[in-house]
Amino acid sequence: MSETPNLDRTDRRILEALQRDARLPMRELASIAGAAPSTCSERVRRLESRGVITGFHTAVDLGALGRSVEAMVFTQVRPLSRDLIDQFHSDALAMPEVMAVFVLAGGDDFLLHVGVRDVAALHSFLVDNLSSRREVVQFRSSIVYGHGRKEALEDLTESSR
Amino acid sequence: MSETPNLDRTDRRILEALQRDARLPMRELASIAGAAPSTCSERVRRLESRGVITGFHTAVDLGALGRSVEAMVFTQVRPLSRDLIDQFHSDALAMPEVMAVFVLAGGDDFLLHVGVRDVAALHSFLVDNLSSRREVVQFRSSIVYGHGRKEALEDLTESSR
DNA sequence: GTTGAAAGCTGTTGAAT
DNA sequence: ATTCAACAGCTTTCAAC
Repeated sequence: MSETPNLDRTDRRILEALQRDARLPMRELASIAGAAPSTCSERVRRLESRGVITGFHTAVDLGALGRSVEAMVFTQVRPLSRDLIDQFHSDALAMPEVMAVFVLAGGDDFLLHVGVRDVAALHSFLVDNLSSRREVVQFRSSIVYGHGRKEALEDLTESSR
Repeated sequence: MSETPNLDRTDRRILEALQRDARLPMRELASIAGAAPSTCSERVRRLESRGVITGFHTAVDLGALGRSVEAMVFTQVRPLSRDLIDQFHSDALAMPEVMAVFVLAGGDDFLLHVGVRDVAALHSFLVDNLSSRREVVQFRSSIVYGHGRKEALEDLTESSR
């Protein structure tokens, strides 16, 4: 969204802290960022309006949501037109089992991150929702045994070093 | 974490709303969930202590963090021992470019979700951080052209239907 | 752009149901 | 376990630098 965000040290500290805890009180955030609470409040609001901060989300345990089995489904669709890609993208994301969709270049066309109740539900999903679609030429699924997500992404911009 | 979370309608409404906006005021959350603000407050706290809510996070635009290029890197490591898997998992997650790590079954062993400045940086990462490692037998990378994440994951438990 | 103090609002606490 | 009302604490506003 933003081309030259030009984040300064304060912004980067705010973003790092807020990625770890979106509900961090302004007072604490201020002491971490090294600024006054009112300044932080203003900074956060500007980061939102600039499109740097895109949202505040709550992470939920997948097991608690009846999604103990996770899998990555690599999918090829044909013909590879813009319309078909967009259509499949939104269709896939609308499926209850699909948690995220990635459009890839080379090899497979899509990567679907799915979360389901058990292996039987995964099989049902593959057979009923993917095999049945005419545009789906091929797919292959891998069970996810574990995953790790970085708590806070650092700014890799040169100027920030 | 929790085996029988047994989420009721109120819990599910709270989780859905909070996944979309972790900073939703208790008053609004209460009206959405159909309960008193104090009840919501208690519910949220219990969901946290039960391990259903695992965190509150802020989403940041990848371009703003100097990560305009995203890629999925499928990696095979050998020998496939528990120790080596755990080691590579934590090593990979410690790399600045790596945003998430998935341990897969079948085909490839790992899937690395990376975010870098440009294609040159991706190449550097592959050559310097992966090729150079002795345990890495093979890898293949796909540029991510786009992605979509579900705003709120619904509960797929039978009893919740 | 930043700060400090006042104002307004929000979240939580406790007694009662 | 939930609710209402009062409190305490916070965030935000605004004038000043």
